[in-house]
Amino acid sequence: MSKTDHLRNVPIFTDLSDSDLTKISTKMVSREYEKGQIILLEESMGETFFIITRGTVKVTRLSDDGREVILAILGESDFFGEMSLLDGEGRSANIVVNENAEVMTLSRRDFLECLESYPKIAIALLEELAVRLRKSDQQIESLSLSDSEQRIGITLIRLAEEQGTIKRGNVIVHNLPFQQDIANMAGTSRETVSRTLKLLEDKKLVKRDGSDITIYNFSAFQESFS
Amino acid sequence: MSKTDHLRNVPIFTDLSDSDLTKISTKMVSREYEKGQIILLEESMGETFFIITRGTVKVTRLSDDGREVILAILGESDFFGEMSLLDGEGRSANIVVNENAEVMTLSRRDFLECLESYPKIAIALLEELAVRLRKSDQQIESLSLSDSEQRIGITLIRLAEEQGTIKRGNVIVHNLPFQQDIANMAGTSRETVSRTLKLLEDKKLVKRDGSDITIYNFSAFQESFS
DNA sequence: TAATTTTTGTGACATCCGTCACAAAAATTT
DNA sequence: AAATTTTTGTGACGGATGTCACAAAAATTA
Repeated sequence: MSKTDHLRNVPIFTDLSDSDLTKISTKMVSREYEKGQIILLEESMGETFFIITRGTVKVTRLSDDGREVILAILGESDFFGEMSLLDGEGRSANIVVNENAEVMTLSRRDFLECLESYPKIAIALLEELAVRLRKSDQQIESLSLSDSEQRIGITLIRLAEEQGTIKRGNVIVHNLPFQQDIANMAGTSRETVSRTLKLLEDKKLVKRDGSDITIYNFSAFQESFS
Repeated sequence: MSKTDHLRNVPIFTDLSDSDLTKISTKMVSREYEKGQIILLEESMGETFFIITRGTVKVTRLSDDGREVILAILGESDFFGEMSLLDGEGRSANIVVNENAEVMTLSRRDFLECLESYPKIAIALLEELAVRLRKSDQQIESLSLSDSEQRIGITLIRLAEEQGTIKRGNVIVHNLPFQQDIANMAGTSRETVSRTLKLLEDKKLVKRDGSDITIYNFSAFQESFS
C-alpha cells in the first residue's frame, strides 16, 4: 500500500485530487511507535500533525494523582495533533500507543500551509472537529446524567461504532479494551465495569467470549442506552 | 453601534478587511429573542448561523426525563449554530435565551460561501472549535475524576473567565446564574451547590453578596481546582 | 511446563451525594 | 404593602458506587 493510498482514506483528504495528494504526501514523514510509548505529552507545545496508518492510540488526560481519563481511542486513518497547531495552546491531551502504530507526520508549517492552500481541507477539518465536538457533548451529557450502567453501555456503543463488525443485527467487537480502560472511558471504576458487564450478560444483552463481546440486537441496545 | 462594529469583535471575523466585513454584514439579518425563548431545538435540522450581539444564551442538552445539562453560557460576540451547518447532522444541543438577546443570522448557504471565499474565516473558525474542544475535554476530565466540590469550583472558574471582572487579584462575577443552573453546569444537584458555596465561603475562598460572588486570590483558586 | 505477571471476579464496607421535605429568604407581581 | 412565586438553605435518609482486599483466571515469560 503506497503513501497516498493511506492518505486517501483520511477524511480531510478525500476531496483532493491525486496530484495534490501526492504533493502533500512528499512532505510527510512516517514513524513507528511501540505499545506503551507516549507520542504526545500533555502541556508540551505541539509542532506536528499526525495521521495513523496502522495500529491504535489512546487519547488521555491525567490528573495529578495519576488517574486517567480516556477521551478516545483512535485507529487507522484517524488523525491527531491538530488542536495545538490551530489555537497555539499547549497539547490538551496525551497520546499513548495502544497497539503498535505507524503514523505519518506533517510539520506545523506544512500543515498550516495546507489549510491556506486547500480550502477543501480546512472545511473537511471543520466537519471533523464538529463531529468530535458533538461526541464530546454527548459524553458530557452522559457523565452528568447517567448512572454507571448507562455510561458503560454507552461506552460499549462507542467502541462498537468505531471498531465493531456487524452480523445479523448483532455487533461483535474484537479485542475489547481491558476493563480498566473501559472504566477510564466511562468515568467509573474497574470493579464496576466487571460487575456491570456481568449484569449485561445476565440480562442477555451481550455475550462475552475472551476479549470479544457480542452486543445482541445492536439497534435496540443503542436505543435503550441512548 | 453599527452592524459591522458588532461583527468586528467576533473572533472569526477579526482578520477581515472592512470592505469584506461590510459585504458579509449585508447578508446578515438581525433578530431579537426574550428570556426563556428557545432559539434552537435539539435534533432539528440546522439552517442558520447565529452571532450574539446582545444578551446571553444557554447551550443545553436534555435527557428524556427532562433533566438538563448546561454545556456553556454564551454572550456577546459568541456564535452558535455552526455545528450542524458543518457536518450536516441535526442540532446537537438546545439554545435557550438566558438574558434578552439580539442576534445576527446568516443562512446556511451564505455561511458556507464565506468559508470558501475567505480562508481566513475558516481558519479562525478552526481555532475557535479547537478552543471549544479543549474546554470540552477539560470538562470530561473533571466530570470523570473530580468530586462535586471540585466540579463546582471549576464551574465558578469557567464563569469567572467568561464574565468576571478583575479587582486586585480577586475576580468578581456579577449576576451569577441560579444554583440550579450552576448545578446543571457542574453535573451535580442544586442542593449540593448550595452547601458547597457555603463551604467555600466558610473557607474564605469566596464571598457572596446577593447574586454576585467574589473569588479571592483567583490564581490560587484556579491552582487549587486545576 | 512451570513460574510470573496481568487481568478479572467478588465480597465487605464506607461515604459521597442525590433525593425528599420543608422552612427561610428574596424577588416579583398584584 | 400584601400576596405570590422563585430561589436558597438545611436536615434526614438511602443507595449507588468507589475503595480495599484477596482469590481465580488468563496471559505472558522463563
